[in-house]
Amino acid sequence: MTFVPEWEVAVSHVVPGTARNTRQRTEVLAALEAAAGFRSAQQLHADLRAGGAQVGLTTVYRTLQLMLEAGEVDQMRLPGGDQLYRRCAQSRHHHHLVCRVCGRTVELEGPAVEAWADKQAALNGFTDIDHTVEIFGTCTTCA
Amino acid sequence: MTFVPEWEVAVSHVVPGTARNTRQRTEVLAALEAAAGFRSAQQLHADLRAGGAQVGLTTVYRTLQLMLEAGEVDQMRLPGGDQLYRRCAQSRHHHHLVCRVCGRTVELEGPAVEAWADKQAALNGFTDIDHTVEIFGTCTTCA
DNA sequence: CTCGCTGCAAATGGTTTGCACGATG
DNA sequence: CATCGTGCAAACCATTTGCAGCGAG
Repeated sequence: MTFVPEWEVAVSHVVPGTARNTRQRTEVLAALEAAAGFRSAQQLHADLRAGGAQVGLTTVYRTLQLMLEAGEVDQMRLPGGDQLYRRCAQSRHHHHLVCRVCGRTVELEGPAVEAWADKQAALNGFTDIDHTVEIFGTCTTCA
Repeated sequence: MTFVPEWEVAVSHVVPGTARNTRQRTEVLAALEAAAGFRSAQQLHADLRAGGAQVGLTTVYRTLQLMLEAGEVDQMRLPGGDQLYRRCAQSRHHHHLVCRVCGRTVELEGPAVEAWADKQAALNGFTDIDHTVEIFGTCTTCA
């Protein structure tokens, strides 16, 4: 039985055609796994080139988008607006504590926070609730 | 005693020269006060033009930036990345419940959430903590 | 072989900046 | 009047898209 990454399976659910296992996709995935935290498409592209991998910036963007839709990576935005991606250990809903210098990330769970958010929304009659909770700081090694 | 908006006072602390009371700044401020919730620079510009006000887009951007630095407006980002501004009633730290359709906003306070965030950061040795907590939903009138 | 994937180059679109003119205090 | 503010046009820059060639299945 051939190995097929979860996210490619997921993609195949969306599109009729089958997702293909290309060298580029494998490399992008590897770069993500190697990263200790969130990285931008541009950073990943730089990482890849630095590591000798031959992948176009466009492909990095497209692959990340694909993996995001497949639920295989988490996405977040820096206060500055750049979007970052990360391969997370947990697939269920969680939040992050991110080092603003190196991007190193700690995954967090906060049931109390989720509850608080839902309650506030309900109190005000809002529906289809969604929320974002991100914590930024400087990690010990970067301090 | 002449009326001087808080934010102009604040600006004068930063820059040697005095902030000037121009028609454009007054109009941008008015447009912000008139809004029920968060608006983007482009939206405010459209609002102004629709209301017959003569203000350049560039000026709207610059004024919002200035007011932001002076702490007179709050800023947030839509999941899509657009940045929004709002004149908030509270000047102290707080969060928002925003209607994703019309932008209508409810200001929230959540001491427990702040405490949770700080604690998580401390537990992991992170310093210079900052956090974002935003809740999105659809308000009653937009549902 | 077919159709998706890749990558270059060009387009996008919100935001910022350079510069000369206009207005404030 | 010395400066700051304004607005147009051009610059920016991360991200997206068009298109022709490549390669997986």
